Amino acid sequence: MPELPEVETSRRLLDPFVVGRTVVSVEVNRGRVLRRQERDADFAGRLTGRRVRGTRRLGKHLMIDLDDDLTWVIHLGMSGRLAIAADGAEPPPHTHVQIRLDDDTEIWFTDPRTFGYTVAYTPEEFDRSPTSRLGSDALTDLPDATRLASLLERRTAPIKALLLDQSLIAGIGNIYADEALHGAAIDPFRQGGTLESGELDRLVTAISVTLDMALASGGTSLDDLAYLLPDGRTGDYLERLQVYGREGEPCLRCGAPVRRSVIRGRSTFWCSECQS
DNA sequence: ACCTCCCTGGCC
DNA sequence: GGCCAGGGAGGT
Repeated sequence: MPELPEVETSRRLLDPFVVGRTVVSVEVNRGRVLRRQERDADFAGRLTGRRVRGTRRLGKHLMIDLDDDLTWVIHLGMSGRLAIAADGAEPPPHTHVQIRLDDDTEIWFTDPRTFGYTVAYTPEEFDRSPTSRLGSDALTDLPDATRLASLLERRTAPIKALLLDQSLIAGIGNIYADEALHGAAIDPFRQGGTLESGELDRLVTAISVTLDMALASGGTSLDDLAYLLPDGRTGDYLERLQVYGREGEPCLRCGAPVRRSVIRGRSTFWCSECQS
């Protein structure tokens, strides 16, 4: 599932293909992916003829800045993928949007489970969009231990659930939340507001190290290969995962079997021996 | 601050 | 043939 490292990897690969280029055509095969678009706003019309000024990312939201202060946002959801079309190739199943640029590059947005979406915002629309309500970016603006302490103050929810709250810190998803908590040796069920300063230090460091390493690996392509880089390569962080998806296997730090629990409806993999 | 729901491929 | 995963918006 595309989390921050996967979205950032996709952004970096796409950036040189799109910056400075002008959109010449937009084909939408499935309207559901435009459900965030306000009524009467013409997604294809807003993109067509507009030049790409640059790309940005906040949390898991990819933002493409267009002429006339329009912001084209792409969220990959659970199973979304961006791809640069190879010459003459047919798009894979569930390709919902096809964008052609003025040098004939074609970008595909593919998403079997359709939790992802794309939308073109005016500045006013952007200001009331979900993208504008995100917390600080986990990669480029990760809170230090002091700031994290104030974010978690008096919070009674499990720390795992709070790490997934995109309005606190943006970009951490289910895989990297588990990996960071394991790296910091913190029990995922601990109430957020009870973390002590040494634990907060370890957590901030673990989030940072986990995301940096995942990014350096090009993200995590799970066995289902739902996530691939835009050029078709796999992200290789799977082989470095410490706990995610390893229920019953030995903890790589202490040897105890990795456990699976459910927190807020999400699978949580952790070691009850060394995360306590 | 919590629960429900959206959607589909893959697995039992 | 039925169930499950899972990000996050929206409702209560």
